[in-house]
Amino acid sequence: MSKYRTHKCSELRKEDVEKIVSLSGWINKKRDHGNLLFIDLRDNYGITQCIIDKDNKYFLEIEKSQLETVIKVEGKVVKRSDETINKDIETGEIEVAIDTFEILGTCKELPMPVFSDQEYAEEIRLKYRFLDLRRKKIHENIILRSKVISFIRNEMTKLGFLEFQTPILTSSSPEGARDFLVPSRLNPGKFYALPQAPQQFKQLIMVSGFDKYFQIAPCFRDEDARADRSPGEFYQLDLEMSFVEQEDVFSVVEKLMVNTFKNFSNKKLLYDKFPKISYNEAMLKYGSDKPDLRNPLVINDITEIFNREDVSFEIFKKLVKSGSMVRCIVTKNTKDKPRSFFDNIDKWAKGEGASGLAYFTLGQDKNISAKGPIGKFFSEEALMEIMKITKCEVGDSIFMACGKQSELEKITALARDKIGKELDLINDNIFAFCWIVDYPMFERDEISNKIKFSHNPFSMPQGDLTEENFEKPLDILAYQYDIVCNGIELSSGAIRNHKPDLMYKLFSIAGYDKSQVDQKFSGMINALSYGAPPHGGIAPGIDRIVMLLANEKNIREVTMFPMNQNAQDLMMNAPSEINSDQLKELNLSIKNKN
RNA sequence: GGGGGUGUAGCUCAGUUGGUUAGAGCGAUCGCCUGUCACGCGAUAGGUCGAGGGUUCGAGUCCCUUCACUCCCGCCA
Repeated sequence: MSKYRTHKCSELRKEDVEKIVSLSGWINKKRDHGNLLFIDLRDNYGITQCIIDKDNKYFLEIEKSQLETVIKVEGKVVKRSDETINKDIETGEIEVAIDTFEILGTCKELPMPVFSDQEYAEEIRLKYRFLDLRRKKIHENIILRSKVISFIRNEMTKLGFLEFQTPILTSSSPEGARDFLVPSRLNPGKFYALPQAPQQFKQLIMVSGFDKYFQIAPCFRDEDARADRSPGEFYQLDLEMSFVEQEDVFSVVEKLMVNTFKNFSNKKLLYDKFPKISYNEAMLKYGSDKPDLRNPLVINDITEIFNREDVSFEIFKKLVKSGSMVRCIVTKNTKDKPRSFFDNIDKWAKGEGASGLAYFTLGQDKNISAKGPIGKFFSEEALMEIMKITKCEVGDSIFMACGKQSELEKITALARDKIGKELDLINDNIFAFCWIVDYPMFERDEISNKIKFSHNPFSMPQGDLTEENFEKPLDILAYQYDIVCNGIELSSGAIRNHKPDLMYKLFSIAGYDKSQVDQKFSGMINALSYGAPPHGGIAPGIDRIVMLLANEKNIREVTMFPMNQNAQDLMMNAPSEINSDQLKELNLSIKNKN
């Protein structure tokens, strides 16, 4: 028998009445009636009410114990009278009448309460994370995370994937995010990089003939944080398969996602078979390559309307002549919305840096007409044409934005989200997954005007790649795909390019010559020259999956020991200065700031 | 790097138009209370109003600078 307990704090029931038991845990809450004291004793599993009165020799000691003191109690399980049963806790039909008591761990005055649903400043939560983690909601989130990871690991194993570890100290890669660097003592002046993802290693695993690999892989990127993006480190379900096409990867991941989300959430899946949306279509219809498909609103291009003679909305017409486009969002049956609704959206858009959102509502007396400040600029025929393009009807409203493609995509995507929320169109009780496919292989850097890889340089380009195609690199699509859920990008993946010649060709388009490729990707390119299987994979973000399942908006709520926005660990004081001996050993010197 | 929000007791917050000694709840300490489950009641302690500067007879409140936390943009193949 355990020295500390016969039962956990969630276990005792009325069937256990009369048993002599011992429990250990934290004092969650005390209710002191002077001569009678109730103690809610909490452990990882639950809460049990314990009771002691003044006749017990331990009464005074227990009465003056702080909340969160760790204690062991021994006593008899007692049935509660009907009117004192607490239905809110599992053990609410009984209580433990304390006989003996022992303090296992004392507790100073708390910097923050543990028993409370109140929100606290992030700073104090992170500094005292060990206290924060005792609190119900986040404690459960972290347990959920553990269960999700076990489940995924089990599913992957069942599907025949093998789990391997890959190096944490590796080499810096020229593409992608900023690296975290680690100085090498044995190689003065040289640095390891922490992996941004095990990208090259997982491909090497395929070249090594292991066929199906996965790993719950730590990834390190030195980029600024967001609510859904931890600074520094995060985890991916990294997976790779040999002798597969895009569809083979999709079917594995779809199965895994459907099983995981059905197992850990009561929310419905909007699609069991995830729709595939091309990158270009997503950018037009949703203004984004991570659309929230719970939102029924779509964006339409109505640029051509502003070339018509019978449209006299001169501001837009002028901009369209000089190369701008017009895109719009239709809201169904909003004719009775107050003027303030429309003006607020317009005002909001201006706050987002756009020139605003023009709008009108379609009305009909004898003829169809547009109501609103700019309605008079559109003829009935022009309105009919808009109705045809956008499939809108009388009673609907249309919000329009005008601008260059990229700024237009940005503002319409934000507007789609904003209007969807304003009109309460987003059902929070569903998960809407989709695949975004057919990403372009290359894009033009807006600042340098150079051609660069738009995503992963190791992706396989689509189609028959003749010389002619290489002359129009921006038209080349890749077997590159993302999986998106409720507007959150869960991962991206690709069928890889396993042909060295083609790889050199693609890198040359992005401005790397053969020797640069040989040098930067020596491990990879060399390996691909010794019989590489066609292969592909993907890497869904574990943190974001758990975030969706836990219904949290911030990734720190599903991360046990997160860093703050400035990539500092307030509990461990990382990063910290190091002493001169350490620097000397590493052949480093610190240049003084300013 | 840029923009927004927040910063008052250990914690969560209030604090009016610039005006007396800066308040409440929780927590802490002390006292009372034998059926609570956010137990109740009474008392006490606890404040560099994030920091620095300025305006003013007078600043928690107005202005400037700065710091911290956070959200967003850039960034994140």
